[in-house]
Amino acid sequence: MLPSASQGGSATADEIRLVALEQFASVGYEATTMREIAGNVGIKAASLYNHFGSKEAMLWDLTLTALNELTAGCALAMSRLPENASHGDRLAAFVSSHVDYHARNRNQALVVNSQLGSLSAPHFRRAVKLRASYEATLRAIVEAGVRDGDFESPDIRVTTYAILQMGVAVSTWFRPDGQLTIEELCAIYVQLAAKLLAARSGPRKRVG
Amino acid sequence: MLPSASQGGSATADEIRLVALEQFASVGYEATTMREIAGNVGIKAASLYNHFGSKEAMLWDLTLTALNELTAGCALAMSRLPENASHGDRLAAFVSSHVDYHARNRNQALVVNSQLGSLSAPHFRRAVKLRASYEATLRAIVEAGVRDGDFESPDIRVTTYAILQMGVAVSTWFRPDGQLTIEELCAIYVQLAAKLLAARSGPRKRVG
DNA sequence: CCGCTAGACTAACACGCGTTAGTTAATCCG
DNA sequence: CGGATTAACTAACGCGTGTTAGTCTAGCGG
Repeated sequence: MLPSASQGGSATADEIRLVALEQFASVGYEATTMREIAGNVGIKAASLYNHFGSKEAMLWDLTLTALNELTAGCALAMSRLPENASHGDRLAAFVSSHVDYHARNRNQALVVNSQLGSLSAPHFRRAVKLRASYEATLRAIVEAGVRDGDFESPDIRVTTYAILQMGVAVSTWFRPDGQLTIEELCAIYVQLAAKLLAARSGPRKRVG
Repeated sequence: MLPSASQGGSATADEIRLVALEQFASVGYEATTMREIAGNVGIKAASLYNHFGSKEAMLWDLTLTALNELTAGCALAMSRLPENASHGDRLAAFVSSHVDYHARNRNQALVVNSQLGSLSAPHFRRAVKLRASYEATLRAIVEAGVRDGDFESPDIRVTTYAILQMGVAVSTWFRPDGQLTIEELCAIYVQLAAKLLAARSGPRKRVG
């Protein structure tokens, strides 16, 4: 066995993950101390090293989990679409899963969106790659829709960023005990994305 | 004279501001050290205290400047509108100034949007208030447009956040040597915002 | 029932942090 | 030209950081 593996599956390890995620999301990775995390878990700082090799290993563990869950949710939503789904259907499925994730996993999302810079260089690169491939999924949907005339956009790349980013922002202001349910929220963003990409003539019917 | 005032107007102070802004924006406030800032300016860490009372005072100086410039740009754009400007015109003016600012002042924008939490509690509150009043400007425009039927939106608050946030994101990816000029960028976002708020029937003509 | 392991603990290390004190050289004003 | 001010410097302080070493104890498998 190596002197200190990177992660553990125990209940304590999960508790550490939970606490660390909360701290990293609320005050940032650099401003969080190992002693703080340990204190909120109910153990001493040195004991954290029974579960994670280093502070950075915690961040990497959380980051990877978050990105995996985000992309898995997206993949699931896409896989549920029928074969003959329209471009609008695909867009709606993506946006809905995107917003749903950012409303349900606010801390995860906040960490992925503003703490990546504290990762080691190799981990940072891997994280950026994962996020880029997720973003490419949406871009492909937008491109296909524009190509077929169902969507219209002044600039595909910018519009893709806009849709992604307005969903990401949900993690900064949404509160589960607020006025909107997650379902309502998703529906709103689906409408907004559809309007953003609306073609003057409305979506065509399928030709095939 | 008090032992150490909060800020200075010398050329060195401006150089410090420039360097600190760059560091805070790229690696974050907590991850930036006084010795790093001083090194990039070409002086020693202790000399920074001839110009700023503390590290936090630097962040506050930068934050206040950024928020003031943002709101000033917005106010200028609104003041240039003719008396009888339409809701669409007002929206376009706001969005254009918003995007213009976030493209031209990327580092300022990044600091305001992710380093506020490192301010002292009173400074944090003031910053949040300033940002909220800026955001209220857009919300008022959207509300008025919806009330008069020029705009349509599934949720005014959410749509306001969406427009703000897609502009804010410009500061994270825009590069001045990229494919788009700032003018093109503003035009794109004006179109996107207009589509987001488009009413089914198109904007009414003024009644008065 | 015994030995091994997992996981907690205490103690401490080396280092880097923001900041202060005191000094010195240049520059500005009367 | 001289006194005062500005702004740089060196040196250092106290503290908190991530991390390691070594120890102890509870619980589980053979």
